[in-house]
Amino acid sequence: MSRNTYSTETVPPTAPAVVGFALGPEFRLTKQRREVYDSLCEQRNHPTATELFIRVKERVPGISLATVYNCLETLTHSGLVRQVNLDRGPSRYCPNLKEHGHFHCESCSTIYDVDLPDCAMPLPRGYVVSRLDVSLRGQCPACTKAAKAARP
Amino acid sequence: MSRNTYSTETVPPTAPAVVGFALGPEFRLTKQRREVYDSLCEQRNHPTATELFIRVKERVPGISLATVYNCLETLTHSGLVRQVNLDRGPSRYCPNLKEHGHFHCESCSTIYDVDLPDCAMPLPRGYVVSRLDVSLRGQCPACTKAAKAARP
DNA sequence: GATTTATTTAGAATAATTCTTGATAACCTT
DNA sequence: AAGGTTATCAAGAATTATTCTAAATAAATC
Repeated sequence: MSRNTYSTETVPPTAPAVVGFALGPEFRLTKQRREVYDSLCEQRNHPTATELFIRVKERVPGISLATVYNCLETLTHSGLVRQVNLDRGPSRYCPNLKEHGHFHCESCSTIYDVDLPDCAMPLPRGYVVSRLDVSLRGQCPACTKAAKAARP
Repeated sequence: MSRNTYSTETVPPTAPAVVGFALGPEFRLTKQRREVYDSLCEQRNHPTATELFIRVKERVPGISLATVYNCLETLTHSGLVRQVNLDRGPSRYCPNLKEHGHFHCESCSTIYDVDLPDCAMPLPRGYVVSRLDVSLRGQCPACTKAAKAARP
């Protein structure tokens, strides 16, 4: 994996050491929230709520899917987690707090975090931007290579 | 409205004069498809399928919502229309074929077409991009101004 | 004009997410 | 540490956007 993408393994660390502080005084750091957050940080492959639910259940057997949704909403609101929406698919979640975009491979469905160019949007005066979402679709290097090999 | 946004009125013309050709040989130019497309071009405010449905029904009273969905899918596949997905909201549709992004005002919910910067994504070698989606959220000039006026 | 094939319609089905309600757990006060 | 307050959780129902299904219709082809 080269310069500008972060693989599942190498995503830069994102979480403040003590999540309790980052959650803010308005939110409580519960076991469920911590486990959802921890599982999300372990996986790093942009799981859906349901995928996370399955994973978290191993540690917190009684947890419900609705709770996973709630936790993710809380984490998103407190800024620890980013919700990633690609087309009409189910929301995916990403603990990488660095500003970045997403590349979605149409062949293998992997989602890669990618750097953004450091140029600004050419917006006319008066627009105040609170969030930027950049997503790309296409073929990742591995799939491009595989496709080439398949048909000479 | 200034340089880099297209208002509801001033969106640059996008449709080939004869939609029939553009639809391609694999698709038939039916009354429903034409009316859906025409209504979409008239509105220009990124309507949802349901919003379009209501509008098209005035001209084609018997049309069904499923048909509007079908038509939009066909139009999207043939490249005449772009499906715009912002967060988890219902899909919206856009006949502006020029490459552009979308600015979504959190106050008035208007969606503006915006220019993209002409710098390239800093992708590592091997990524093949077939589509780019850029969306911004924030406050549009009108709402920013109104907010300022409201509280001194 | 008959035949084939795509499209439309209406309604059922699906999938992701949100809502509701009562139970539980965390926090705060004393 | 007990009691009170408020946030959170769990389970299942409800909602919303969208897709699917099957029969009817319309377009294109022969």
